[in-house]
Amino acid sequence: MSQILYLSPGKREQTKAANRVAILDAARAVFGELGFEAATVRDIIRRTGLSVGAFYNYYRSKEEVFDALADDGARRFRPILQALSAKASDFESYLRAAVRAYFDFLAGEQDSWGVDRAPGAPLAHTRNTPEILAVFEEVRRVFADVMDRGLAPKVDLDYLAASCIAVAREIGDRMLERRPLDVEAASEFVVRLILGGVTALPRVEP
Amino acid sequence: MSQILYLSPGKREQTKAANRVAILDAARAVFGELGFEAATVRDIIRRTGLSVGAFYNYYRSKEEVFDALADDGARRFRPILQALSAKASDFESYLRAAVRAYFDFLAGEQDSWGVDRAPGAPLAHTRNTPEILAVFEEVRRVFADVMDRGLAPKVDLDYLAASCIAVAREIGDRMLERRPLDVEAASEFVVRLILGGVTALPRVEP
Amino acid sequence: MSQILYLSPGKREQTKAANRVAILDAARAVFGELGFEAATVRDIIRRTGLSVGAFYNYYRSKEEVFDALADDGARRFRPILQALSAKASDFESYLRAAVRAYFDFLAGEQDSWGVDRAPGAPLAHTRNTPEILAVFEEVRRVFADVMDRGLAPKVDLDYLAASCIAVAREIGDRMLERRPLDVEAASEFVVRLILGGVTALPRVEP
Amino acid sequence: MSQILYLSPGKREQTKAANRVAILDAARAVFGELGFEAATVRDIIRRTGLSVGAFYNYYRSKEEVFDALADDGARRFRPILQALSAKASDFESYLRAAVRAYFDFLAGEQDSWGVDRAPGAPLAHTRNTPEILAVFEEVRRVFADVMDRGLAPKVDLDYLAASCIAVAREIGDRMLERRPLDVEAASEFVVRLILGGVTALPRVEP
DNA sequence: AATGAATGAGTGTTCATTCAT
DNA sequence: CATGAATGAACACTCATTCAT
Repeated sequence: MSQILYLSPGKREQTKAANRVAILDAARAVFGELGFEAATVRDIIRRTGLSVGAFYNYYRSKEEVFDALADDGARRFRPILQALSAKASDFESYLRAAVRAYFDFLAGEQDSWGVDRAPGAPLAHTRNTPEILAVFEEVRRVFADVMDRGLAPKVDLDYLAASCIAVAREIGDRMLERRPLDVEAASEFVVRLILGGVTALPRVEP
Repeated sequence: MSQILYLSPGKREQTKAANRVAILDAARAVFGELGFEAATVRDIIRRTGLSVGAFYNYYRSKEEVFDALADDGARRFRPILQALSAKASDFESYLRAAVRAYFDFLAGEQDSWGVDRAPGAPLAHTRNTPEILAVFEEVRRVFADVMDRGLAPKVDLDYLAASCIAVAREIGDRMLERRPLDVEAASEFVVRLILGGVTALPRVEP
Repeated sequence: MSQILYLSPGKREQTKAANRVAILDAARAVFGELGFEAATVRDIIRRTGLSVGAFYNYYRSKEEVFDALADDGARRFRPILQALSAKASDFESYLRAAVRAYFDFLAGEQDSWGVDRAPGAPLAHTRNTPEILAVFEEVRRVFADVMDRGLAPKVDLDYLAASCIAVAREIGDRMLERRPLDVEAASEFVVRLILGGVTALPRVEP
Repeated sequence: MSQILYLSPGKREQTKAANRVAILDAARAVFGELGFEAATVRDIIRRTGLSVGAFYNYYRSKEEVFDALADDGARRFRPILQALSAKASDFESYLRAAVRAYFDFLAGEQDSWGVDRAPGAPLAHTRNTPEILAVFEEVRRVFADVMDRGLAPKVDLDYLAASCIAVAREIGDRMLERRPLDVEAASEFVVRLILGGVTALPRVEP
């Protein structure tokens, strides 16, 4: 006489969650390959086997998935970075840990969604998955904090942070394209480049 | 009743060439502001005073102007870079000259077409002018050549080239956003960072 | 864990009837504010707290509720009108009673569901509640009957009925927009206009 | 050497004008049959043989054709009405002339675009072509003016104007549906009804 | 019965490209 | 060659309706 509502932990909730993730994954791939403008909602849902309508059951617009992607990335990477920042005693160890964490994150991502961006694609009129953007934002923040705490020489903070991020991003991308995948070598490269560079940089007023 | 478009038989060729250039300039500006996808052919021709039809007399498609832009950029920058490469006796002087040339190029471009890309644009759905892409391609090539000629230590060439380009690109962008524009400071930053970094990099087998 | 929706076996039928009415009431409001096309099934059920699915348990389509609304209106108004018609001894008294009844009905409806149709709506894309339409149909029928029974001069019956209905409808609408609401004045206006007009109308062969 | 522009009075301009009108006519018919909401841009262009794109070459939106229709109607009817109003010496002659003009206008319109609204159509969820609305607006204005000049008794102006318009509209519609078309009879009916009615109406303070 | 996610045809609108003039 | 109207595939998004739970 009760329980006519099928509110049970049920398959319903499960498929809902699964679909949400499926759309997010598909969007990640499509935005990564095509960029925001060129990607179409149909491109995204085609990969999920769902219908156009279903897309709009989960996200209110193309823009919203894009943003959700950024949130997702930030949410997953932020804790890792913050833990690192908390226990860092000097610049080198922080940098090494952070780069390593980022590259591991990247390698992990790659496994979870097959990057099949056609190699000869028209020069990727964009890169910058929102997810990656969010991660960078996070890195920049923590990085600024480390400098503030005096764990690194006083150089042009903005330029340095931007450079680190640019290098990590670029080398990260290339690392993913090399076989076998060598996270260790890639992060060592980045860390040494930055560390060596920082010592040579012009100092600025504190 | 007269409607003289072609002032004299001789001017005909001139007009043609001028239109080609006009379209290219307009396209540069529009792609820069809006990105490839969001830019429309009408946006481009509106700035030239020509008609849609005329556009297709000069270029077969929107994609073709985009590519032409890349070619144009490369064509203009390549000689400069090659001259540099030819007279470079060591890595440092080459790097300094190249970075400086690139930054000057950037500063020059900025003047020639008003950068009014809305600063708070929704997460850079734009980016990557074909011209800039071409310049990078060029830098990479010359850079590899310099390494080949033994003017720089044997490190991971690909990673290093990619890193230099990434840093130059990133710092270049930020340089353009700072007031006053300080090309000297920006290039000094990049050069020292790279140079210092290179000495710290792990050597590899030739 | 209990989730009691049907408090007792007996209430079941009551709930069903109540839902039917709830949907009808919501539909009346929504169609009134938005018009048939612009109104969505979701707009309707949102006001009832029911689910989309429930809607289709009670009515087979959006169109069906619309029609049901008309039936409902007619069903409620018909007895009133017929009683009037039965005891009418002359045209004037019938007309006065009918108009008055209609305006009272209108005034009553207005109270029962808040008329918040935006006053400056873009040229009344709305209009014609099915209910009102049905009422008119009813009036026309009785009206023809009255004429048949010789209680009014032989004029162009169709034109006259149509005119009366048009005037009543129009003045009824305007009456509702005036403050204070003056049902008496409005019906007096209509009755006198029609009565005065009828005497001046050209007679036709029976 | 000149005149390469094909600017001649040319077929170009002609077809453009013709298309504009064709779209307007099609829109008139479609909006009349379906109402604004239910009518689709595709319904409209289907009747013209043009393409969807062409529609948007002539009007910026569905809403814009709708408005254009109103403008068109007003533009054509206003002069007629104003001339009438200028030479009217008393209420009766003005009313007769105006009603007659409106009915003639209606009859003329009917010829120019075949009214094939399916007889059993779902109760025309709207009526009110924008064109008709505009004409009414005009009538109302002139009407108020006539009253102001003391050519008619001081009765409830708003109610009276609204009633006249409602009757004219309703009888106009029905007139169009009768065979043979009898404009004379229809306008006589309206004029006498109103005139007779006015004398019976309650007077108001001036 | 009740629920609400899934479906997909359909909507208004844009835009690269073609083509008659 | 220039012109700009015509074309129609495509897009983001909506919504009536169905159906598994």
